[in-house]
Amino acid sequence: MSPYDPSAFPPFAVTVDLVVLTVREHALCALSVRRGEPPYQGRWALPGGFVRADEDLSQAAARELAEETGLRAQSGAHLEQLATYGDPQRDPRMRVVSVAHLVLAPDLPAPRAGGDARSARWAPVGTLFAEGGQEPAEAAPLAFDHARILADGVERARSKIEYSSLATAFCPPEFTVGELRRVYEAVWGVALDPRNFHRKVTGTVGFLVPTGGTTTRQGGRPAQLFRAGGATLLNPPMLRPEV
Amino acid sequence: MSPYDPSAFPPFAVTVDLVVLTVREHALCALSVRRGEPPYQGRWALPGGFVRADEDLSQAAARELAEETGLRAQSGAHLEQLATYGDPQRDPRMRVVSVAHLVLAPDLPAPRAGGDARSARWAPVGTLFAEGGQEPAEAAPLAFDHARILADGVERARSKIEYSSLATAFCPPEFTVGELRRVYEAVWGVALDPRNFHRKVTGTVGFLVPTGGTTTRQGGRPAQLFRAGGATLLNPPMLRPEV
DNA sequence: GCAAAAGTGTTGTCTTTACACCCATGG
DNA sequence: CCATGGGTGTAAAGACAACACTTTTGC
Repeated sequence: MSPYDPSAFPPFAVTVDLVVLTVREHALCALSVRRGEPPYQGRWALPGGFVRADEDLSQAAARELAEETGLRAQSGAHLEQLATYGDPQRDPRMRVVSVAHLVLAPDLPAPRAGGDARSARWAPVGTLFAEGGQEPAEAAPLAFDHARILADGVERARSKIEYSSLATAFCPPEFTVGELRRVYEAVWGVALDPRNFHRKVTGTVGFLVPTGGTTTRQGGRPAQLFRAGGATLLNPPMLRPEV
Repeated sequence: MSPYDPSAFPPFAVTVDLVVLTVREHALCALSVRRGEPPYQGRWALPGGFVRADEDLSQAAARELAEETGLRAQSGAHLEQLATYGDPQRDPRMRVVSVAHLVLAPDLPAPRAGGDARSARWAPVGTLFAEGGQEPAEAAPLAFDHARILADGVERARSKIEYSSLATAFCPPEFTVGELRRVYEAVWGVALDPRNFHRKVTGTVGFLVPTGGTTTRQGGRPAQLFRAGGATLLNPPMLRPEV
């Protein structure tokens, strides 16, 4: 490391940005907030904010998550660091390095941003990547480099549910095998065989723990309820069908 | 995002740290440099340095890599972002956020640090985690939180060679199947069956391309030479034996 | 010839897939 | 009764592990 000479190195602002994903109505959705001030005023962006002087990065991410959604890292949601973005031109105001975090959460009541529900929404990830749109700013590209960050977060989620039990983070505390399967189908954008899926997830030790209860909230024959087991790594992994 | 108010947020120093891994003499080794000034003066640390005003993070990592080792990101080496470390107490001088990068490189001539070979060395990763040692500072823990960063980098390398073709980044431009197998054995710390390994890597399309040449540099029957193929993801993945 | 490393063949076992079939509920 | 989703059985195809065996070099 070079000698310490603060004057030789300009200060950076450090922020956290959040890719908050959930599954609603059989679609993978991301949380976006409307920007209230320039630059990119009125455009949609990922939630985020500055890291405070006494905070670790993960603390800052958890704080921003609570502020923007009311979601606590408890309640089954999963928070992990995603990647860091530091292009010198990524923010026109000054040099900002953003440490992006990924949150996987169960479907929530309507999000709020500072209490203002109109300035926060869940949007299917496909629409957030779409270029043009009817209403101005509704389908405009995300602010800053947030489309890239979102794409990286979605890709991380897609690959991580293959070999870890994180898909359960998208589910409520108790869920059925069918509900878990619909999570995989929404995140991967594929159809899975319900019979083989059932055998596989119930046969992987530590993935699912039966609670004893059943539900018919999906219709049809009553389904067993499960909660997430202790295992974090799936062996063998869930296999994403060929493209 | 909160309103822009620089005075409310203290400046951060942003650095890049490098986990540079290679395989030498059948062991996974990491590059470490001796610190010339406090804090942790005389202790071993990961190479790294401050990000400059006009640099992207990956540019800063490539520059530091070239300065510390003479290695260019060409020449088959692989560079990727690893993770970012921002504990408020990680550097006693000031608030430093470090964006760690992972480099996988073929075995090199002796590294240099500013031309001084005594202050840079390859060390088997096991010895860098060892707590005590004969010579003071030789086996002392790494400076700052670098032991943690190194552990994360090693774990990333171990898992990534399972499902990607990155193990070839540890090899010279032309290599034999046996040499590639010894990379896997060193990184994973296991013994692999040479017969099954050969069948598997040569049967995975896009992983290896025969160059037509052969070599006997490992002794025994001449072995075909290969170079890395275009595939980056291995399907099916290489399987790490059970522990 | 002998040691060493490269490479091929074979066999039993496990995993995955595709799909036939039955089960239990709501309406 | 029927539609809907839940769940089990089974057989063909494929992947993997273990290991016998042959090939081609250096010494």
